[in-house]
Amino acid sequence: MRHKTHQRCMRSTLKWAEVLCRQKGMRLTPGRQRVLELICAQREPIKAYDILRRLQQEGYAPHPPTVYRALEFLLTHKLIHRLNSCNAYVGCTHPRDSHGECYFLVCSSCGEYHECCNDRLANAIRRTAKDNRFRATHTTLEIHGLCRVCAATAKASRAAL
Amino acid sequence: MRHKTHQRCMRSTLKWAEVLCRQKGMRLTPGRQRVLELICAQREPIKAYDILRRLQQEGYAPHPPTVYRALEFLLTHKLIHRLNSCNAYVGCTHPRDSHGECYFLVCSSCGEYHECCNDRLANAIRRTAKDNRFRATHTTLEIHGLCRVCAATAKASRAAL
DNA sequence: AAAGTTATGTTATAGTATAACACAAAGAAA
DNA sequence: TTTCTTTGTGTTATACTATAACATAACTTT
Repeated sequence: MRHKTHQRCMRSTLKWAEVLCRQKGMRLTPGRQRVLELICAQREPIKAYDILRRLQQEGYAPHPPTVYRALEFLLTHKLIHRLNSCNAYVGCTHPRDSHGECYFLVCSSCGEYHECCNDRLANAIRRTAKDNRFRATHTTLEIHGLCRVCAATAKASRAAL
Repeated sequence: MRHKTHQRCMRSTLKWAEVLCRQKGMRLTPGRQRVLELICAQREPIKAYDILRRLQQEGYAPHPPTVYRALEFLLTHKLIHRLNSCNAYVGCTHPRDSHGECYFLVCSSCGEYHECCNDRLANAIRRTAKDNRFRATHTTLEIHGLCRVCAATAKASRAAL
């Protein structure tokens, strides 16, 4: 996917976390902040126990509940999202938005994710719910496949045969 | 959700499993068939270890790998689906179909699921992928909320206050 | 400072899934 | 039929994911 704005988005998420917490009187403790940083430093979804291991390498050696609590906090405030199809966590790339649902593209080759929230998807989901008289509260939508870079690479290497 | 056809759908899935396996020269062994039956007997997604426990109650006492192998077999042949947001498995309600993707509604109150594969969703996903030059291979789409029955109940009990 | 609230530390355990190797059964080939 | 091969199952062990429960610490409010 290689979108160059990733670093910038993610720095911005970290800033936003501070602002948001100050606004709402919540505490962005060092632990929570560090977990958010680790998640935001990656273009790929990161797993809870990988976060744990990294923190241990840094000398800060929390137990699983500590990490899961930080994750829960960050999820609650929509600073991160959980990818159910990966058992992994990603930084939100637009945490300031009023936050309807977030949808994701995940590359099976390079592992990068990309948010793809859009009205067409939101509408299709809303109408599907309506057609079934279903009152939707939360949707998991994760599209797996090859990102544009990996798809191009795959195509090129097939052509070379 | 209470759609009365569930029993019928599911008996039909069991029949189809036999036909399909005969056609393709695969073996619907007693273990696989029993797992499929257990899954199809429920309107709710069922978890792997619940299947395990039921089989143990029946005297047939497999270990986890046996159950997971059966699940894998059934998934491969699209006789069942896995709901990633629930870590649970459901019988496919239209296993004969040529099988694009399957999408689901899951009621957080009564637990019932309902397949909601439709063109609007499929198109929205396809176009989203296209817009991102993403080559989609598989999509997880699971809509959580209240089914029509539970939503009506909730509404009625609010009105009663 | 005392009391109340929120966050973290710690231990233990629940829940989900698979690797690896041995054995058995079914189907194909000799 | 016997042998060979493939496919499926049994078994042990273990990896991975997540949370309950209770103790302690830190921050807030009074």
